[in-house]
Amino acid sequence: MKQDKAAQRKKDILEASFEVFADKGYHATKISDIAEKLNIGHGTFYRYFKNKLDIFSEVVDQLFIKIMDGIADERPDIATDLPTYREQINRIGDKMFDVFIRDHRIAKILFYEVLGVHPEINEKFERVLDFFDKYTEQYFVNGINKGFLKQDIDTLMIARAVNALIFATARDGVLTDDPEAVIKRWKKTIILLMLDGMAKK
Amino acid sequence: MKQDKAAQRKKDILEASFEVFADKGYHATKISDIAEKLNIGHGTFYRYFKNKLDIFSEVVDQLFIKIMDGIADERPDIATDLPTYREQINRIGDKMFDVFIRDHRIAKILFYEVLGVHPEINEKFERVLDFFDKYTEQYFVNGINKGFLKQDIDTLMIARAVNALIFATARDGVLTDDPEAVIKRWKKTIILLMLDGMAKK
Amino acid sequence: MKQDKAAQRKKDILEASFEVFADKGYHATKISDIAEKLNIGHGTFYRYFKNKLDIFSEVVDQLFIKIMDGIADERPDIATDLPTYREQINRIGDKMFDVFIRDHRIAKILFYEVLGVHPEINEKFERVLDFFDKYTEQYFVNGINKGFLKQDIDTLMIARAVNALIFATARDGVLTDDPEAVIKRWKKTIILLMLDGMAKK
Amino acid sequence: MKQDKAAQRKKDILEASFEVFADKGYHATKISDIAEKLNIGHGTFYRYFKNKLDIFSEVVDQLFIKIMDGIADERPDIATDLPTYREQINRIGDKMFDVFIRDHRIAKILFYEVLGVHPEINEKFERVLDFFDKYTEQYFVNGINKGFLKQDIDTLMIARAVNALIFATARDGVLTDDPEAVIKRWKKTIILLMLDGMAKK
DNA sequence: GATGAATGAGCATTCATTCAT
DNA sequence: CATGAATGAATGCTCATTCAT
Repeated sequence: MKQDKAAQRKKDILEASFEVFADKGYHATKISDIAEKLNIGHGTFYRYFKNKLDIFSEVVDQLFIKIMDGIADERPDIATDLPTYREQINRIGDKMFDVFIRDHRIAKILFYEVLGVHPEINEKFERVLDFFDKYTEQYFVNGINKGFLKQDIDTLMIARAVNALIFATARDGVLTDDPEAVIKRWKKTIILLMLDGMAKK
Repeated sequence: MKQDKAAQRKKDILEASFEVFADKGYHATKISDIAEKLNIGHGTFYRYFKNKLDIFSEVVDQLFIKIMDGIADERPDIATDLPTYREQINRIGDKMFDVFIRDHRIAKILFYEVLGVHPEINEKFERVLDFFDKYTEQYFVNGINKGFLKQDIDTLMIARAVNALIFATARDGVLTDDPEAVIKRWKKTIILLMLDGMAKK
Repeated sequence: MKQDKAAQRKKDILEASFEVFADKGYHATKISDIAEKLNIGHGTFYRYFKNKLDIFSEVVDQLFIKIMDGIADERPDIATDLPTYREQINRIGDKMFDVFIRDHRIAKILFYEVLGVHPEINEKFERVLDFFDKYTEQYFVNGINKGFLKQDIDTLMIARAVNALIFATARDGVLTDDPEAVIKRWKKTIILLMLDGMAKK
Repeated sequence: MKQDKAAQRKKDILEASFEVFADKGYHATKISDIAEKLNIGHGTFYRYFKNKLDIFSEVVDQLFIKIMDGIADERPDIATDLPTYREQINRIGDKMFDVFIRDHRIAKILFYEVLGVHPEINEKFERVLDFFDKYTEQYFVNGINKGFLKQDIDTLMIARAVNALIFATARDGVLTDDPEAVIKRWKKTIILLMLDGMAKK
């Protein structure tokens, strides 16, 4: 019970911090801003987090978890031919972009605040990118195995490229007034590049 | 003459700031760090720049200029068929990545420091991206006009996508020990995606 | 019974505080350090002591009591001639230094922490010194009465001087690796000064 | 010129700190207290001293210098017989006690504040005591050489003992309303102990 | 123009103490 | 009685900016 309450409060602080960091950015955020948002003493903050960097680090962790949750139930190896593959790509796109569109704060922090705060956070960011790269790569490995993708492609690089495009999409979707439309164009473009290329046959 | 000297000093401060911002990041950079690097009084700084944000803004401007200079002599409309187009893409890639690789500070500031400092800088960043998008788009428009690219492609989106890939490449090239090799893989990947796609014919 | 338990807990807190104050000093000691040492809640502390200064004050009291206990069974008026007096001085020295050597924390607090914390504590320190002075004085009064010390000595000043030497000895004995040896030298020196002086006859 | 002014200001801050530390003690002294005393911004303080401990350390240095200055022109080897030796001891006593009596702050800091602030300061204190011990020892070495002190005395221990008595005197002189009288009694006592002892011949 | 001494707003963090449970 | 979560006063320190020289 006690523990639940403490866990809840930690969660609350995390959530409030998420909000404030997204709104003001790391450096402009004061611990007292976070405390005020919750109507708690700012000393209370320090019962749950070691310091400002500590909570930012946890906020970033949460952020990564939220993104991953968005694609968690998709398996890289289920597509068996090009048409089902196309569908799966579409589906993943929808899920992922949904995460960013539904909560703009995620993209705000991810693209505008995470880098440059502290080397440790930068490293964490790189590690997550690596993880994404490897995850995405599985889809291409599967495509090769199933025989509907070219045999000689550089799967890791392709994965990185595709992830770069996905993040660019998310970034863009957040900035616009009509994210649905923007994302639709991006998805079409990404799939075009991935599967067919622009060259006239 | 007098004016030249003042202009030179402003340039010196700009260059030193570029160095320090790349090294320490915006928030960790002190005006006195910049002044010390030049062996001038830090009060002098304020005779040439309004404040810290002002100079960072100018540093970012310089940074964009340097990048654009790297591709300045390439014209979007000279390729006449797919083979010369391929060559041109390769050439642009070499030039641009060369900018980032030769001066790591550019990528350091661009990818790690620019965003999150101030809304005004963020906007500037967006504007430059837009400019790049439009510039890159010309190559695809040309490809369509010359008939070696598909007619119905969304040129602006493709441009954005390709730029996203270029920046990802630059980012990656800066982090690695063997940028040449990394860039080679990226270039191959980008061209594969752009022209041919991964789908087996 | 209940009362015994409470008294015991108070004693425990006192003992733990003694330990921590000696180890870290007054200002560096946190109430929570003391509580942790006893595995009790730090709120509990306040059921037994008014505040931090209060317990330090009591610790200092304990400290004085411990010192006095060390010499408690020695009576100032038993020596009847110079040889037995010499023996008594030796005995007192042994007893007192034993207190400091056996428990370094006593000297640590007494010489390094007591002064400068609070005027009230300083005063207490002075009062105890006064008490010691008067106690020591009795030995000289006795020596005069018994006729083996000079008649015209300033007994109180001599007492203060001797106490100063005793404390210097204790201080020194705690800092050294071989307290036995150090104390032996001090004792010889003190007795030389007290009884014979350095002047060649 | 510039340098003189800066040196002067540093001196001023040092002097003001000396005052405040003596008055309030180390922990109760705020940097802003010092700054206010001089009507300067508290940021200015940090142009001249690294931090609070830094200035306290320098204050303590000054304090030691002041004490040593008080006895600087006395040479340990000039006494040639017991009467001139007696005179010299008297003279040194007068000089040293004068230092403490004229400026109570010296004794206040030395006896009430120096210890327990920081291990580094404690060590400095010990080093100075050692220096004093060795200095004082020279007087006894001289006395032996000249033949008016006993040959077999433990000069270092005697020196320590005498210094302990000197400090006790200083301590006492500061606390009293009539320091002249107190010091007179102490001096008489110290000389009695040093030269003749209390034992009736 | 150049300088750098002076300034003080601004903020993270600590910890003794309280009090609801 | 015991607890420990909550509190916020209190303070050291930094650094962008100003301005007298």
